[in-house]
Amino acid sequence: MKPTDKAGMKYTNQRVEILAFLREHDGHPTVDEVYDGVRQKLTRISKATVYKNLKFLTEKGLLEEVNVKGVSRFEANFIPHHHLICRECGSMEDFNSEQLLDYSMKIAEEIEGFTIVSTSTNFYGICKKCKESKKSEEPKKSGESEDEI
Amino acid sequence: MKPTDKAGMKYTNQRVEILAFLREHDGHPTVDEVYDGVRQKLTRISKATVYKNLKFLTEKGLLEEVNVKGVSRFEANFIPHHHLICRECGSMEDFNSEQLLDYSMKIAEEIEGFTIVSTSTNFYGICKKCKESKKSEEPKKSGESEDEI
DNA sequence: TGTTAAATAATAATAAATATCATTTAGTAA
DNA sequence: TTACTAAATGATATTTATTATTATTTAACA
Repeated sequence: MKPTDKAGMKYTNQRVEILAFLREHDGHPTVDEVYDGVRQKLTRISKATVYKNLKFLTEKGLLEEVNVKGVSRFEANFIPHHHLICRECGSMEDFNSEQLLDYSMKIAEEIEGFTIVSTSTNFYGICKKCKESKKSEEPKKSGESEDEI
Repeated sequence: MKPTDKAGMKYTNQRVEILAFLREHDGHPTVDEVYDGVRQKLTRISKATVYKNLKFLTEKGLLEEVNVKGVSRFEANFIPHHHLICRECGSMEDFNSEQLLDYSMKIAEEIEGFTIVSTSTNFYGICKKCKESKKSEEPKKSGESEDEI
């Protein structure tokens, strides 16, 4: 964080705890999860404070906001990485591939007009947990054909 | 769309127009933009209908919901592609790279547990428009150093 | 063309996020 | 240290976004 940005910015317990919580929990917590987590330490924290700080810290570039299936999630991991996103349950986990980052940035260099500073690839599919719980469900009938509107 | 899914599904004007609007507008419209757009043709359509159909069509797999800077946007483009996302204004445009898709899917094959069906890379940066409007603002002071919390 | 389940419009109800404001606090400088 | 001040907090009100309800309409199909 640059000193100029720091001017007029206070490091309150609330702010520090929220940031610490995010740095200790890389499971992309939602607002409520951050609220519940931080409340363990700061029992009297207001949810409005959590909202305001998540927004503030995101604007300051200390957090990243991601959204899966309509819910906002936050992360403090700024080491460029990718995401494995389950289409079924909406869970999301980090995935690293230096190769893919390099490859993407190489492609980014050729894009005109838009100045790219970072990239992230989302891998969509079905996670282990959902795959296993699907096995126990009724198997689909065969003989279905594709048919667009 | 599979015939089995089609059972008990009606092709109302509202639904058809919403889908048509999304297919004609690849700028990732928000709920309100879809509402305003469709209202040109169906002046009496209710916003609740727009909400319900966007949700319904997304669940049926005919639309994709994406979220930038906290706002939901929808697209009907199912040809795998990537996105250029402006950190400044939150705008988002499509970007195609067959190479990158191939490369990503090759990497996906090596991921254990998670079964990947598609990938999409987000390129974050600053768009042409924002870059130009920044020029007119005061330039930053020099001599800044990095300094973490 | 009659029947019926599904969808709609209008609106009420909920939930999510932001704004307000009196009070407290971190940062700074005397 | 102490005093000052802008920034942040907590509590709550307000706004905005989304979903639920329900009487009515409509698409699908026998």
